[in-house]
Amino acid sequence: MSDDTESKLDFIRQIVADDIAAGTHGGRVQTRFPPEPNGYLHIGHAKSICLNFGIAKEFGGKCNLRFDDTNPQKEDVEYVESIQEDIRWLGFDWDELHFASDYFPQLYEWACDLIRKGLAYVDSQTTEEIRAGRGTATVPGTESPYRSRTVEENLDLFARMKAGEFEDGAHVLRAKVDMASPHLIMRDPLLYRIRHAHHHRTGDDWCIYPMYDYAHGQSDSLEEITHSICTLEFETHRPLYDWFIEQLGIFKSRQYEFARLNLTHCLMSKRKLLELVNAGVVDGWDDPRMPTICGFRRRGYTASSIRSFCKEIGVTRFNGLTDMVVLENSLRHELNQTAERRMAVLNPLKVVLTNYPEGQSELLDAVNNPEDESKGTRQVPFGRELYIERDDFLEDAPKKFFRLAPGREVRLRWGYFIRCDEVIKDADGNITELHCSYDPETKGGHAPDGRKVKGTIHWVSAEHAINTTVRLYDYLLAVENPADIPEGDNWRDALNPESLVELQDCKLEPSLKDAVPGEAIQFERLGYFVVDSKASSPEQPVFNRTVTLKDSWTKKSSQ
RNA sequence: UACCCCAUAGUGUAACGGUAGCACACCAGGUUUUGGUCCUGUUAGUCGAGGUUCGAAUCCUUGUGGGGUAACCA
Repeated sequence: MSDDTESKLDFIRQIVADDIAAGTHGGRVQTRFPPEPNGYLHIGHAKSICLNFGIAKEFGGKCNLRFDDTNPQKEDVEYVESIQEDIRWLGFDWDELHFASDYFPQLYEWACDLIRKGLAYVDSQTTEEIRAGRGTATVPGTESPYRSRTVEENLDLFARMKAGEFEDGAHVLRAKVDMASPHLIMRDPLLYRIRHAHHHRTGDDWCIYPMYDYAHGQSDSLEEITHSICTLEFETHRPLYDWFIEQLGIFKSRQYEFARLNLTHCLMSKRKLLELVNAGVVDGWDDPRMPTICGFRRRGYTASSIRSFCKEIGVTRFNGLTDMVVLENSLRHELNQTAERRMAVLNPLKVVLTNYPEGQSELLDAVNNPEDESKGTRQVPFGRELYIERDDFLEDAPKKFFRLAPGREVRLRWGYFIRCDEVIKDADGNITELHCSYDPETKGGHAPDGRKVKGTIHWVSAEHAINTTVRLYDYLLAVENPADIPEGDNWRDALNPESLVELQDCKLEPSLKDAVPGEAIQFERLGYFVVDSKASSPEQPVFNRTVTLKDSWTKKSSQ
């Protein structure tokens, strides 16, 4: 984050910089992050958060958190709380905390002003009639028969809407703009609807609730937001955003739009994510496969890797698709420097060192992080019986296979060279264990005679191993581009059936008993793992695989 | 077939009328007690057609392609 000033300004930061240079708003910069509390924040929101809070930080401005809570039927305090937690976890804090619902009285007054100016009216058509009257993209709308009600009548009706005299849907308040406008949004947009619903903050104070378009811009204006940054789908709302500000004669906030984040293999619709949660397809909003902030957190992602990812992808108006590997790489890049190394065998194959004394064991020194000498070393127990990865042995190995095979020698990481002498099988021909011999002269992994081995494999002492569960996560979505999923009820067919593979009886080196949730650990040669915050107990940690290490061998061998 | 927006290597992004760069991916080497990391190198791009200009990725026109907008959601 220290090289912010060196990087090129994206188009929004350029606008901010230009405004400061021109003295607009006296050089003041005020942004806001405006989530609706109807779901958990996801990685797409992280992009917006980094943008809004980042701009405030970089330009000496301020950024508010404002909940756009104008739809009581979908919103909940659970979301209000999780959103705040996630923003803080990402490393940001707001200057002021607001709720659009705090502005309901002011918004109501302004609506009355619009009525008095002849710019708003109560429409008593049904939903269907209103929709039909809006026309289509190519056909102009038709004016509502209620459009010419008098100011007095409108004022009276609107007051009675507020007073609760009418059923849901009986009336709405609409702006009087232009039913023939080529901008659909300007064809007398709705300002208020009647909803006899309990609001998570205002309780039963209101039974009329403002629509997004009417609430959002005015909330910006009330907070004197200088740069109101939102995603591209609100672009067509900008004429209306400006219209309200103009007609009301209030502080002129300006709206700027950028392209939302699309990630390969990631569902980014709150509605669909909610469906996954409700259907029990995933283990809650924080399931490690979810693209939510809390999901990534539980998965083992760091806040700083998400921040650097957001910086790397930039901010434009181009609607693209970012490859998930960019996010993965930003995490690998960080964790390579910071994560301590440990050894863990996920698919164990027993190895007996026939020439190692029975009942004996010893401690071997292992480097904690080759990228960071200050992390020091630890001691790993070694004995006659070990586990190695099944993938690290091949009975009929090709020449370029550097690992263990009959008659071949391999290095045990931080240990000895071993040679495979005998393959033991059960009645069905399955390999049950290997009998190997170790070379006592090669302790630590060096041969005094200078002979080389190409391969180094990880291992865990059978006697000392932690026996536990490890969860391997993969993309939740089998298809690469979420936009390719057809709309409809069958979209869940696009899910990856192997997004979670749970392995039992994994063998971990004993020092791993001290691992705590949130601490990233590299299992050597396998990937980065983290203790699951929910499934673990002090006696038995359960690990989540955050991301694999890059692997050029499986790629090469599968060709 | 209305209105608005967008188009630069495979992907994402720079170049503000003056040498088309960067990152990731890919491919090929090197180092290596992680087939990781790191280092070196290679491949690869301005959507098409006109116009303005000494000079266009950049400005204009137009075509093509992609996206958004027609919820009493945000």
